[in-house]
Amino acid sequence: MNKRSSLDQPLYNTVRSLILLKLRNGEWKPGDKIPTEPELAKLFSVSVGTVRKAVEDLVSEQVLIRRARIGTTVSTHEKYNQFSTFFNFSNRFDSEMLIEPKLLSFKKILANKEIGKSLGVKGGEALFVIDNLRLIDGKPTMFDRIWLPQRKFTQLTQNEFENRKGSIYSLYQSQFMMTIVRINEQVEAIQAPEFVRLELGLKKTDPVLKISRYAYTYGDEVVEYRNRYVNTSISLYQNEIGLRE
Amino acid sequence: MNKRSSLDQPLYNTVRSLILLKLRNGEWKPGDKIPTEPELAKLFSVSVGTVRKAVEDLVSEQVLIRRARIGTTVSTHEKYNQFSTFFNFSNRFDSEMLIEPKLLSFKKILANKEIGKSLGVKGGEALFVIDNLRLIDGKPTMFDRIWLPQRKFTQLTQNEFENRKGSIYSLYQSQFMMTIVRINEQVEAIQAPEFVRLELGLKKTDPVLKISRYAYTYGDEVVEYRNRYVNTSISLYQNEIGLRE
DNA sequence: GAGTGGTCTAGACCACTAG
DNA sequence: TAGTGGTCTAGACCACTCC
Repeated sequence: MNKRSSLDQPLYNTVRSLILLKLRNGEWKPGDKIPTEPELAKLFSVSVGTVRKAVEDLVSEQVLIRRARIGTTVSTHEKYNQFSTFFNFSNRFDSEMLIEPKLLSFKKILANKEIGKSLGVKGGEALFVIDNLRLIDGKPTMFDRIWLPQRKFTQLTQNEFENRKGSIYSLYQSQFMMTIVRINEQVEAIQAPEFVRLELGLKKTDPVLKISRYAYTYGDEVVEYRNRYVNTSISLYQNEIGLRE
Repeated sequence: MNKRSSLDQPLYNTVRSLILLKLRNGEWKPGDKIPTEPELAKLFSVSVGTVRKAVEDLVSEQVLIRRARIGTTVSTHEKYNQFSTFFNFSNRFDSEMLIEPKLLSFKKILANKEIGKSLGVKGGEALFVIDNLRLIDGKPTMFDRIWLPQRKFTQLTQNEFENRKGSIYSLYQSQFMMTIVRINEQVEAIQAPEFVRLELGLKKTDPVLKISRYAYTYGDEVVEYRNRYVNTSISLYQNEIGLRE
């Protein structure tokens, strides 16, 4: 392939899409080593430079991991990898935090109109609702209420959720082939609702951070919706934008 | 330059630093067109490909703007450019917002220990403290208290601040050669302090979002510290992380 | 028509890992 | 020692802008 016709998208975007397709299909699975760059170039009939551009983009999007002299692998949600990017909290002393999860409840419900809209499912469809508490350095700090479409997580059990190894997104990935690749959050300050107050040990007028998060897998498909309530006198939400020199 | 000695940093990082140096020195100013890629290649004695890599990095960091067939220019904080990246608020309907600033007070003070530490200056050094309100769609929504080291903003007057064209960062840039290239924020939920309550029209127990922001220029130098208080029943803080397909 | 950044190719050497 | 991604070069054509 020596040229491209005008009005086409760049060739490396096509290559990028082809790689994403293989990931979506499960042809290359999380943790797998994908073919080397010369192999990919041959496979897609483009030059190595073009493959490299496509892979670079996917690396910067944290879908792939490139390691010199070892190879390129598909990202997983296992501990210690870059998917902790999705957890941007720190304590007030910039020190390490001990985080312990505690499952509060695990139920099946039918979607009402509002939640259905958030998850892109019809009202009346079956959902899981999971209440999950996190203790930071021993103190109950973060309350998560998570909604999942049952259709995408068939056979998920309370036991499986509670006794997962690693993060929640790691569970989605290893058991349901659902890799979370993007999140979108809206942050606001509210007075803690009662069900949160009780768990976090707060008074009626105490403010909490409320984070409404949509989590997406490949193809911009919403997989999870969650409301997170945080006692920010213990743990702060961090954000950084711009140049790092 | 055909090879690089081992243990060196990559050549394109060197080129990137050389470009940043010219920006820091003011040799290329915000809004300027910088030399073309072949010219840069000649200037730094590297190949065009290496220059392109360095420029690509600076573009993704929003320091430079590349436009095909026109040239590469230095970012400015003017309206409508990408530095609105630093303003991640939306209203609750995802519609356009009308934002009007209103200066509340403009004072000179001496740094106490705490603020001094935040700004990297000694206690007792002269600072500006500026209280600035923002009305969104006519409603007072956002209260900013801004600290600036007077040393870096000599001759800044209330009149100049109040009658600036464009954003505050645009003022820093055009009048003081201070380009903000990175911000770091800590977000928490608190009960509005009285001076905020009065301006935002809130009750004593109403929660607000508090955002503590450090703003940096080239060389990782803190230029501004501000505390922002937001009534999130009007305007939400947005954040997005990960893959965009 | 000259010049620009956008895209793409082809091929080189490097440092290091794995076997 | 073979193979990998990391880096770097040289040069090509493209679509479009500006003069």
